[in-house]
Amino acid sequence: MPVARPEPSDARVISHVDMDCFYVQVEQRKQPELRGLPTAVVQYNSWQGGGLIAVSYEARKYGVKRSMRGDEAKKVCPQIHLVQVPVARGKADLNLYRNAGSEVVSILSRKGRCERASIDEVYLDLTDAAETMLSENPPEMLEAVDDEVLKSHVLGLDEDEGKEVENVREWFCRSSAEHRDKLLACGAIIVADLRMQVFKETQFTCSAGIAHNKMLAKLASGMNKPAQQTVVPLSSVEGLLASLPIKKMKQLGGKLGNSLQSDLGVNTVSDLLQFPEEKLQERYGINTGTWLWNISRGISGDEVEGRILPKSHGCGKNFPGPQALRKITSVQRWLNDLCEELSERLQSDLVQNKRVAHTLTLHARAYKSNDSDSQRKFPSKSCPLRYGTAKIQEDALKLFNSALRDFLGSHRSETLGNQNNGWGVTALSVSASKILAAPPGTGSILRFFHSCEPSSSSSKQNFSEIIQDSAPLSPSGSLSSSGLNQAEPQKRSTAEETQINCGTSTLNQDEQKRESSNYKGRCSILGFLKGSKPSCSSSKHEGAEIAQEALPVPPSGIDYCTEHNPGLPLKRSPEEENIVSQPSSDHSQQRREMWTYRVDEIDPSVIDELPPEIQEEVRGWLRPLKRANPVKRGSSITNYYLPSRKK
DNA sequence: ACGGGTGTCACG
DNA sequence: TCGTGACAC
Repeated sequence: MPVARPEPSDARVISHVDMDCFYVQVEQRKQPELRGLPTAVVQYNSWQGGGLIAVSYEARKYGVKRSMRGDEAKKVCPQIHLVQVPVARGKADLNLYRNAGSEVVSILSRKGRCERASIDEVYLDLTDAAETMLSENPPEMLEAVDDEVLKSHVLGLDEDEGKEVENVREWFCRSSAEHRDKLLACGAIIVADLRMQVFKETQFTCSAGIAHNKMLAKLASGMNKPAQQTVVPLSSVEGLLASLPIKKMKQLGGKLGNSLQSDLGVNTVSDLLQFPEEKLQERYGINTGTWLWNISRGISGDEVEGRILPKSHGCGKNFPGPQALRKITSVQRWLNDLCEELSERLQSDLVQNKRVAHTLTLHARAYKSNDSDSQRKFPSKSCPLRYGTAKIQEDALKLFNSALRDFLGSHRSETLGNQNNGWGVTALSVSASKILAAPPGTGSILRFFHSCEPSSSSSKQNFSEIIQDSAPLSPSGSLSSSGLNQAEPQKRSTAEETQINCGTSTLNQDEQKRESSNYKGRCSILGFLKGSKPSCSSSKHEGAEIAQEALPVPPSGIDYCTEHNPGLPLKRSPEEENIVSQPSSDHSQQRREMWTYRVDEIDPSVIDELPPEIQEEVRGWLRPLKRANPVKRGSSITNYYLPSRKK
């Protein structure tokens, strides 16, 4: 549910930038022959031509709509070019578009705080840049304002035919304007420039809204597409909202909007305006009620979060109808593919952004054909995330099995494992969340691990299989994952890239909590690495685990992993593992704690045994941590916009 | 038992 | 905390 946030008293300049039919543009850049032609991007074209996920403006003229099937689109527009989303491991692979989105963000984030709202949308807080421009180089002093600026739409201006550009020019330059309007004018100049930079550097066009808050900016960005921008002066807000159907507003496109319509008879924002705040609160709760009351007045205090990297990564696939997965082995195969993709994405996040994810979650949809209760939701499950493809696969499968038991109930437990018992999985997904900045040194430590990890499976096999992969039986006793799909963890070396990219990422301007600032003197890197690297993990199946827990921890708290990494010390502790089969959440809570390590428990004497370049970094952890990661919030604008000389 | 795959947020 | 539901593109 939406929540009301107080609106800052000083006027802000907020922009929402929205790429025009983004996936299509990405494909057209790759295949320039398609430029200007009716084009759509489809995924999976075997069933009814696939589903459209983006439609070019040329194709829209023919009535082609998103969420048509490819076949339907061909019917209304026979010349349409349908481009397929790349497929990898049997599923749609969106990396091409994600990366293109990153290109755009790296440009748009140059002038102020930037929030990546989706793969193709960002919010910008340009308040500081606009204030600076206004004080140092106000538009009224500009002899020439760029064309792109003059093409702006300014809501509330008399849209007199022919005189529009002159009106806009006057609006931008008039010195009698209120401060708020001048700020918006500066914002619009900055945004026009950013959009031109995006076009020059990526060949992508976008549309934008410029207003005093996110809600209005978002509303405006969609008003004149493609490749145009719209400004919302305060004086136009009332008129803009008055006739607006509530379902057009963000957050009101779904059930809440429906309820407003059918329960309160509210169809436009002005209808909503009639309701006293208390009435709205009575019906929708205090938060949502106030939020509704506010947005009907154009009030929205949401801040632009300085975040250009995603908070989570997920991979999923649907298995509709007849494709439903009915055997645990096919679930496992798909899970392995999904986890492999997820692992790759985590690996690049680590390399490019130096971030680590801490939670793995499995979601699925399933039906039970026999049962009366066949509607029951398939529960999500999560556990600590251990790096390495094989680990993720193994954990995901355990999560799935655990969830499947819950889903099916405790009856008939001995048959649940293998063959179809009347259940079918219609969707599977794995995701990684709780992503934090990696502790310093992760890069070179990982490189060290890579350098001593055998690339051939032979030596690793005997080690990891014997030591760690005698899998526990699930409580039902029917499934063992041991020996199945033991893929090579860490297929590629990331060492060099890690080193090269450290600190150089252009996308790394996020406010990122560094772990050490959260964990305060704790260090989870050892746990992180231990979980990641089979060759250095201690035994973790339940039998051995119990045995190990009974062992006293060596005084130094350090264990040596001599097999492949002579001299590398790792602290041993009861292994975090199998929390999915832990009956009590208290128990898993305790175990989670085991995953982090107190820095002061590291025996300083072992540092000498580390490789030299790592020694230094580990010593760094042991020093009293001062402010580990000064948070940079809202970059200071050093270069405000200078209009390109153009007449 | 489908627009599909991803992502964010608020709630209990 | 985790798991769910809603919403959006």
